[in-house]
Amino acid sequence: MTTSSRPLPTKDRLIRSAANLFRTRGYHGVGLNDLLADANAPKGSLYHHFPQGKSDLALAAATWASDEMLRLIAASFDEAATFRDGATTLCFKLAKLFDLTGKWDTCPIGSTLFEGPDNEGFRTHAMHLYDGWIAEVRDHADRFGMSETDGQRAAEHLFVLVQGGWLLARARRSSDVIRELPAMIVD
Amino acid sequence: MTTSSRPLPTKDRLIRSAANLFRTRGYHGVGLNDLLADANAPKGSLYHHFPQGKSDLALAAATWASDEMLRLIAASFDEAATFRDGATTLCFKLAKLFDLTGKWDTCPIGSTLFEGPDNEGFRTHAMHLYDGWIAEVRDHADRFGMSETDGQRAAEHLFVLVQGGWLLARARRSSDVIRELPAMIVD
DNA sequence: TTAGAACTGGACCGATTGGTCTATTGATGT
DNA sequence: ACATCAATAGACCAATCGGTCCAGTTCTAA
Repeated sequence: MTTSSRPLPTKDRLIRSAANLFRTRGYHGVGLNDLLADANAPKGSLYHHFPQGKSDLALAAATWASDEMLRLIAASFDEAATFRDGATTLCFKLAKLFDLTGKWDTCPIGSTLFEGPDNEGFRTHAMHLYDGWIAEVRDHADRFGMSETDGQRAAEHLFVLVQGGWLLARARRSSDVIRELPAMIVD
Repeated sequence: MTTSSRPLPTKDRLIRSAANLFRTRGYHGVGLNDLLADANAPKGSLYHHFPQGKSDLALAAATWASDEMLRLIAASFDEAATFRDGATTLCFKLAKLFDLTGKWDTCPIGSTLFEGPDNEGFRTHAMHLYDGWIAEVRDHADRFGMSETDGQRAAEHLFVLVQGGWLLARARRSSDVIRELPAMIVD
């Protein structure tokens, strides 16, 4: 088991295990057997809760992981005095998360949906989730009085930095890259 | 066959096919059968040229793809008047490449080595290849008279932007994101 | 208490996986 | 012409893949 305190219902345990495993080994890298063993669930339960099987579960796992990210964004910007403060806090929180997850995991959306089957649904779902992140950041930019286009641009910029920085951190096996990301933000 | 004009020797056809297929479906997403059909080669040839099989071929494919990227970087910066010019040219070349490869392919290093087996060799190889890209850009920065630390920072910054921007472009299915990357560079 | 739905458990399936092995072909130097 | 070795061709293999199916068990509402 990856984390999963026991009293969680089976469906949630499946989602969490899927998100965690896909994040480290990618959609095709995780077999149903590994997944079920990790979630401590039998095969019947999987196909009861997710009739379409693995692909169905992957969508749910990606959505769940995305919601976690939205919460992280909100937590970072809610207490911030300026946009830059919020962005900096987010980067530090992500750096800490990076260290926790073994310095090798990747963005759960990308590993789950981008490497998945040639499914058109996967691709559009990924786009919606990412746009959700950007929209969340943009809303906070609005709150700080930025113009609509400036806010959108700042949000996309932060997204690009975080994704690219995370990848470099993974290659270097060090979260320092992520912590230095705020210095790259244009004012 | 993905591209591959015929007269190419079998070994090179295998490498090209592997790089192309891994780039779109990831290491685990490509079976040997698909791969061999794409390269138009029998199984015996694969294990003759790459005794360790799939993993061996993956390393070779990643290296080949990385060399292509190094050439792209060199072509962009060689004729440039300033560092920013070189970076801008690189982004435009990448945007064109993005459109060519069907707006869905990803960084061949990442898809091949990051999603691969839990092999330590894969990870360090990925790091070396990425550092090669950054070193190449840093050398050009030196050429433009930037200090060593400034050059390193600028190179890493460009790497982060390109990787993050490529991901967003993939989600949006549009190369525009990549073309607008140069505006994010700090002076 | 009991009927019925929700859920679990796991045996089982055909297809495909990465990999092995041997027979054969092609090229090259003598 | 022959010997040698690199390369090709593909039959074959155990293991694993994602998925199906149904007999049990547990939960819930009447």
